[in-house]
Amino acid sequence: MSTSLHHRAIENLGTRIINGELPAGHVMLAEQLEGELQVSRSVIREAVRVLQSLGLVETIKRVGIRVLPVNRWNPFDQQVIRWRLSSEGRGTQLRSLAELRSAVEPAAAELAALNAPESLRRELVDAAHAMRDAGHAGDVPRFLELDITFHSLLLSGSGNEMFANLMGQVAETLTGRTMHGLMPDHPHEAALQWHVDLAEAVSAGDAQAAREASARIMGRTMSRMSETWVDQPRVFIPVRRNS
Amino acid sequence: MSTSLHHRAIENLGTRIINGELPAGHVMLAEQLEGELQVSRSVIREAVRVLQSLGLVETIKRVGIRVLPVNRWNPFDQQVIRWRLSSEGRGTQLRSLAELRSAVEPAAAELAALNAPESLRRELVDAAHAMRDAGHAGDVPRFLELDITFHSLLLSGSGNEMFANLMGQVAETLTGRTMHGLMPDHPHEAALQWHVDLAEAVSAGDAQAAREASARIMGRTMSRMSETWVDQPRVFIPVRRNS
DNA sequence: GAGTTTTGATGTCTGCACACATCGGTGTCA
DNA sequence: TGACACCGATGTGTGCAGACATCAAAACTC
Repeated sequence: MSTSLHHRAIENLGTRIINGELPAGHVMLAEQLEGELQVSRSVIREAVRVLQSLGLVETIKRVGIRVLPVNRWNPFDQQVIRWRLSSEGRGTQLRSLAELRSAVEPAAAELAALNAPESLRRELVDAAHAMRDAGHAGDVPRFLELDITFHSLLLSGSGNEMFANLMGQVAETLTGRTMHGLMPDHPHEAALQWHVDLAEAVSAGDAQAAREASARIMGRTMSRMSETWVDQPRVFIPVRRNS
Repeated sequence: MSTSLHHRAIENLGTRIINGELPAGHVMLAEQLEGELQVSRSVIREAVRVLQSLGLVETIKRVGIRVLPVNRWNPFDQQVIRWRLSSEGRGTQLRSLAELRSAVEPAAAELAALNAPESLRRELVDAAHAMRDAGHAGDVPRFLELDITFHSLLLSGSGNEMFANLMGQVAETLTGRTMHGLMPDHPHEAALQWHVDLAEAVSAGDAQAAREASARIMGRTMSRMSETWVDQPRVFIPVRRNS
C-alpha cells in the first residue's frame, strides 16, 4: 500500500460524492464511516475536514456529516476536477474547462507577449515548430505531448499565477480530447500554422497578434469540442446576496 | 468564542504562511505547534491536513511540517485569496484577479446572452438601470453593491460553474478597489451606459454585442486599476514537465 | 563507501470528557 | 381541551491525552 489511509479515505468519499452515489443532503455518521472504510476515527475526521474545505460536505452537531450540493463544490480544485472528469459529470466539466481556457488563453497570450522572459519565448517557438513537424509526421502521441507543453508555456509565460495554475487542467482537457477520439491523425494544417504564428508573435512582443492567433486556435478548438456536449444541461448557480 | 479551534488553527497558520512570517522551506513540528497554539494534537493535525490540501505545507516523516513556496499554493482557493489580499502579496493578487476577470467576463457575457434564463436577464437589466441611477445620484455605497450584484448575475448567467464561482473573488476586487480610493464619487458616465448596453444585449440574446460591451467595461477597469500595480513584479511559474 | 542499526518524526488507533442542537415530554395559560 | 412555551434527555461532533506502528533520515559499523 503506497497511499496513506488518509489519502484513501478522501479518495473513497470524494469519488462517491461526486459520482452521485452519495447524493446532496445525504447524511453520514463518523462512526458509521469508521466501520465502512475500516479505519479509525482520526483518519475519518481528518478526511472529513479536507472534504469540508473542498465544499463537498458540512458537519453539523447532533446531525452528522451532510453531503453538499454541486454548487457548493470548489470547481477550481484539482482533485474535484479530476473526480468529476471520471464521473457522469465529465461532459459538463470538460465544457467548463474548455470555456475557461478559451477565455483565458488569448489574455495569457497577450500578457506573455508583453512580459514573458526571453528563454520562455524561445522555448515556445521551438515547441510550435516541433508541433508542426510532429503533426506533419502524424506522430499523434508526440503531438499531444508538445501541445500540452506549448499551452503550458503560454500560460506560464503570462506571469499570472492563476493563469499558470490552469496548466494542469489544460493537460486534462487535451488528453481527454484524444481519449474521446476527437483528434484526427493529422492535425489541421491551419491550426499548426496558428501555433507558429502565436509563438512568433509572443517572441516578437506583438501582444495584439498573439491574442488574435490564440483566439483563432481556441475558436477552432471550441467548435470542434462543442459537438460533444450539445446535450449537456447548463446549471445556473444562484447569486448569493447579502453576505 | 464562535469559531472552532480547528478554524482558528487554520487561520493562524494560513495567514502566517502567506504573509511570509513562516517562509517557504520553514519546518515546524506538530508537537511544537501544539504548545504554540495551545491546542491538542488532533486540532493541529486536522488543520495541517487542510493546509496540505491547499498546497501551503507538506508533511515529511522524520522531518516535520514544511512550508511550501508560493507556486505550490492553490491560487483559486477562496481562503488563500483572502489571506493574500490582506498581506504584502495584495497587489499581485489584485492584479491576478483583475486579469482573470477581464479575460472571463466577456466570455461570460457571450454565454449569458445565449443561455441565461429569462428571469436572470430581467434582473440584469434592472441592476444596470439601478446602477445608472445610483451613479447619477452619487450614492457610492449603493453603486458598489449594485456593481457587485450586476457582475455576479452576469457570471452566474453564463451557466458555467467555474465562471459563477468567481463571483466571490469579483466582490473582493470591487470592494478592494473602493478601499484603495480608486472609485470617483460619480462613476464614469460612459461606463454606466456600457453596463446598460451589456444588460440589454444579454437580454436580447445578442452574444456579439454583449461580449463587446463587457470588453469595453473591462478595458476601462483594467486601465484604471493598472496604475496601482505598475511596480508589482511578475512571477513566472515553471512548467512542470513529465508527470 | 556500502550495508546495518538507531532514532525521531508523522501516521494510526483508542478511550474519554465536553458542547450543544434536536426532540420529546411536561407544565402553563387561554 | 387545545396551543404554546419551557426544559431536560439524548446523541453526535469537537477536543483532549496517551499509546503503538511505521518509515525514512541519520548515525554507526565493518
